[in-house]
Amino acid sequence: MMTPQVLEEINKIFIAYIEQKQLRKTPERLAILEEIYSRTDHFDADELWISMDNKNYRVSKATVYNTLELLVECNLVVKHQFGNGKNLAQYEKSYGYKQHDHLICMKCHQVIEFCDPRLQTIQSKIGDILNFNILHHSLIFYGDCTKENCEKNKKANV
Amino acid sequence: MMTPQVLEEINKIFIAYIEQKQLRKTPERLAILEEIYSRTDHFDADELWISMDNKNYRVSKATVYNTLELLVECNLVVKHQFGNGKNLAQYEKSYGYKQHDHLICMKCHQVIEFCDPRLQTIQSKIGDILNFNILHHSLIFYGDCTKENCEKNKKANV
DNA sequence: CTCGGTGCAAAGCTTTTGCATCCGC
DNA sequence: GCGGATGCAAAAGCTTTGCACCGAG
Repeated sequence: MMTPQVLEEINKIFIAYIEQKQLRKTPERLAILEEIYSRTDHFDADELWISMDNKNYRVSKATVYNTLELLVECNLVVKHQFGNGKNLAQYEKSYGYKQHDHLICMKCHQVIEFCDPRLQTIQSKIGDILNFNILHHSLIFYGDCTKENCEKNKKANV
Repeated sequence: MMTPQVLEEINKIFIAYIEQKQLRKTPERLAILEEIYSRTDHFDADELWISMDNKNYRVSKATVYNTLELLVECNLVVKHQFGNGKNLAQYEKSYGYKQHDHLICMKCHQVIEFCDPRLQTIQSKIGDILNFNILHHSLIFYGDCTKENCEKNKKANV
């Protein structure tokens, strides 16, 4: 997934966005983008900050939040509000992924992705009926995964 | 909606839940439930607390949060994490309502409810395929309402 | 009478803000 | 060099927690 080509692509997109809004192309912003795309799965602002810190790349949390917001604006990152107990915003890289939604195990907090094209049908139908210009959506299914290691994961994750 | 019959019904459900869990039937808990069901639409913990305070019914916020959690557990209230800017938990009474989802205007923060039965199909299909016991879901469409008074609402709500 | 619940205020946690400094342009 | 961006720490805002007191069972 994280091929050099992808890195080049997302950098191009981000830089184009930065230039369009007449912002500055700072090393911190690019480093945060790269770090995000080197990760897999979901993360929160603090986890991202810690993993950069672990690599001895010091950025302030304010900059992390600031950059995440920019990346959400230009659709390179998606922000989620999973109701995982805490009110913690989770993020996810989005370039190159096909649109997908999430299924969350309420016991072990595992997050699984899925995609059902019929959701698009619902989305456009509802938009038409209610006269809304729907730009994006969030669909989350909550339940119990029936995996035997579910409780084990719980200890590791929470 | 808030007929005496409904009030009696929800009280019965809540009390049954309280007894089943061997908790105490305090006046605060019942008052909070009644206040919630006298409201329409969505609210957050603070708004609920303020409206009770305005009626000179003093409850501590800790009790409000505690009771909301109980009510969510026994399905009399649903908790939402709309990404309305802030990470603020919103609540909604749920007894007697048919299941519905939400459409949020990103400009004026208006919340509209809708229902599409096809979502149930998707839900059970995904549950089967991924071997999850799906208990509930959250679907939110984000967009722009095309209402002329949209910006006006924005000023009033934010 | 017992012990769970309440109230109050303080603490916790995520996110935002203010301000001096820094550096992209 | 100018003005936006960063870093740091303090502040803000929602939610949880600790503890003394109260009251439901």
